Amino acid sequence: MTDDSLPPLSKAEWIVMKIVWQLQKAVAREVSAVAAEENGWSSATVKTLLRRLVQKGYVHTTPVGNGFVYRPAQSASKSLRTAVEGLVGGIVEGATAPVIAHLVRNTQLTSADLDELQALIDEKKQTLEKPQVSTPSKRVSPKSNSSGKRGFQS
Amino acid sequence: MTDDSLPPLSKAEWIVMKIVWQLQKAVAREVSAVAAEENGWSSATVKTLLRRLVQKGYVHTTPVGNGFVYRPAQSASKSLRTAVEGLVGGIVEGATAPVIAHLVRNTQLTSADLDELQALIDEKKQTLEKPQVSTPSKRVSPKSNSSGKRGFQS
DNA sequence: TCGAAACGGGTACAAATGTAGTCGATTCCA
DNA sequence: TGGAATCGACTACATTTGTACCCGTTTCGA
Repeated sequence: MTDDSLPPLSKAEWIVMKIVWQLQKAVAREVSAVAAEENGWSSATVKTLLRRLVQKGYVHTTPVGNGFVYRPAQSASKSLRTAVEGLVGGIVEGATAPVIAHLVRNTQLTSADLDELQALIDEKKQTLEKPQVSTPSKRVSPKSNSSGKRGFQS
Repeated sequence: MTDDSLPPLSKAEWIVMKIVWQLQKAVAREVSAVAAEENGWSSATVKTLLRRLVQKGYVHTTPVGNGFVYRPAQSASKSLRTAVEGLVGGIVEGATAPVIAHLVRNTQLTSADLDELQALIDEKKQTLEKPQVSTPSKRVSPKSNSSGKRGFQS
């Protein structure tokens, strides 16, 4: 848990991180090349970002030759999770499900991934079955509810 | 496509939006109260954010009495989806699955949601069993990747 | 009816972020 | 071995974001 509460990534930093995660291990020029191609950034820009990333603890360097080899110091999925959590956190209930669906639909998943998801869903379903069951449970329409955790609204 | 490509939300704006989504409909003072409680923001700050949100098209106002009633002009899930997509897009494969799992685990889902997810997963599994022939799906190479997120489904 | 309180809008300004030039040191190739 | 190419650090500056004051207007209590 050392590398857990890293400072948040800015947008540009996130983009560079994606490249680093992609390459897993690269010298500045390589990262630069990708960034230049995809974003039209000058190598100076990328180097600044890379430096900030190192400062923030997202990227680890190993000296080699004149410069460094850069590699991610935190996994993509962990960072992604944190970032997504930040977005989702405290959001109105019901908004997250469609996003999950969207992600499932548009992500390339292995069958192992799918199996795990399935297991998770089964688990969830069982949890759902025991709470109060009396209501006809018409699916709520997107707007009708708004009580949430914050009740004060007339 | 009217309300689709709205400019991205900054962090503070996102926080205020969450409140607006939560309340669904509120005057400035109400939003302010929540924001003050949760973030310690002055009402002036919230008002600025609210105004920028209106400008960006995320919030719709209706004049009432001295001021306005604010309400979301775009759904939480749509905005969320866009935001999450921005994060995930182009990220190294394999990083998204754990995030999806995490979301499923930590989100309150209705059984309808779970059913839908299940269906999606089944569908996916079938797709996996008969891969389409035209896409060699080379291992990611640093550059030249840009096929995009358009994961086509049947 | 008058003035205090509240409201929203404009304005202001500091901090963070995005973007990049420059420079001395190092490395590599001819 | 000398010079071109790189490298990372430092610096610079425009833009965006975060944060809030002030002010004219509306509302409401006395």
